[in-house]
Amino acid sequence: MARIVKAPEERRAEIVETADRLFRQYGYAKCSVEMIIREIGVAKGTFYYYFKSKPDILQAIVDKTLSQIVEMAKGVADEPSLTAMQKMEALLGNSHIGDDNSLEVAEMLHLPENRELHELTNIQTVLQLSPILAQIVEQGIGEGVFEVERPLETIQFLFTGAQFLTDGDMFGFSEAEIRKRRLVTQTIIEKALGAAPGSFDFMNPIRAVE
Amino acid sequence: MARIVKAPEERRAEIVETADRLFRQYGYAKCSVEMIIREIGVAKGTFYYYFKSKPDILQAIVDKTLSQIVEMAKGVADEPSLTAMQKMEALLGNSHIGDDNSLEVAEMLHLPENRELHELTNIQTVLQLSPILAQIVEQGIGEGVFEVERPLETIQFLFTGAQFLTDGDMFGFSEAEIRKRRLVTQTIIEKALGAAPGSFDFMNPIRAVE
DNA sequence: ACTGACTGACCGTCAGTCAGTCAAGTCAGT
DNA sequence: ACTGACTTGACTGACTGACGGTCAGTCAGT
Repeated sequence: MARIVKAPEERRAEIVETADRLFRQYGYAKCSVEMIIREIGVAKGTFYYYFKSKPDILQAIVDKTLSQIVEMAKGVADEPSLTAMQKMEALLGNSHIGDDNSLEVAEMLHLPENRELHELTNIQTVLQLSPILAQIVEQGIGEGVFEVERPLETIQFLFTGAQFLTDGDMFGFSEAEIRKRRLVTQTIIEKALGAAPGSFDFMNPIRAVE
Repeated sequence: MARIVKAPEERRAEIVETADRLFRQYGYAKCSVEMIIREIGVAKGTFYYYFKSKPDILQAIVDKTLSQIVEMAKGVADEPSLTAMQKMEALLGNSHIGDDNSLEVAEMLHLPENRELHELTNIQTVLQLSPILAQIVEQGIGEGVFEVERPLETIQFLFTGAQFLTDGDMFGFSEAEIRKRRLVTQTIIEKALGAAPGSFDFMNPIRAVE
């Protein structure tokens, strides 16, 4: 095949992006290295020139995705003009439907066939995002809207628990089920953070009657 | 090789037990069907006579392990002489260190190489155990020790969140870390269920000073 | 004679290897 | 400045070993 040489960073990025797309589409296990290189049009060796194994590129994808999310969250957390509650809404609200990938990422990550991607990202998300959220909670304590003793660990617990929302998708639960779960999640968050009931209403845009 | 015929249930159980042991020891992915059958001394075909695929036997192991746990929990939940709090202590307390496998299972399940077993069991545990716990919560509401609106979904959330305790093991967190996490877990459970502070003290046998 | 538990050679696929190719850059000699 | 030998490192693709899975056939018990 015609030999096309590219700048290493460009080639690496090309492989990561293609693998990312195919892993999400077909699932990690069902997507062979062969598929990835055929899609790009490079040889097997090129893949292993840049990545030492298949799990290795999975880790690279997770790192990349996560650093984007973390950066976004840091931007919000460090914004001095916002109150703690406003920051919570910005990060947890369903408002940001428009911004291309933050929602899509969450959705695709939870396709049933993506268990490897799913759990790896979940654990890392909890560990890396929690300190940022905890910082906002500290701010909220100062503002008198929250009351918790151990913000970091509390956030970690809540983050982990919130997975039961998304895990539900994997079993194809009904709309009503999901809505109930979202309401309960809101209630527990409010109780755990010592926030006023209803202060996290932005998580449940249209309150259902029952 | 010498042909040894056994009763189907016996052979099936033999394969499940061996696979269970080897999966826990080496991890699901790193343990080949070849290893399992060599250990037992049967042919490849025997394995596929009883199980239609490798994931299939994984499911069988999860089902077996889970049904043991569920049965135990049901036994406690249906005991008419116990209060709701006593049942909670029986199921969540660290008292049952002696009973051979409930703790060991939990420990081995959380080895890093056992992700497949880990997540499959986690999800199934949450789904199957939650109704039983929820029933106890209902009883507790009647006894005036709990106050929650949606016991089932609340328990599901708490169960999922409690994984952050065990997931911590995978990263080798320190004793102090684990203890902090356990305290926070207790606090959130009490708040979420509307139980009196300290009523779940059995989760943290020796209260640390700080 | 018949059933069904059991065998093991065989297949396709996949992750990973490696000896070698090729393009582009470097630089000494003219 | 130009040329051509030399070096570097991106890239190739045939190959290997191991794996999950199949199936035509064998044998023990009834």
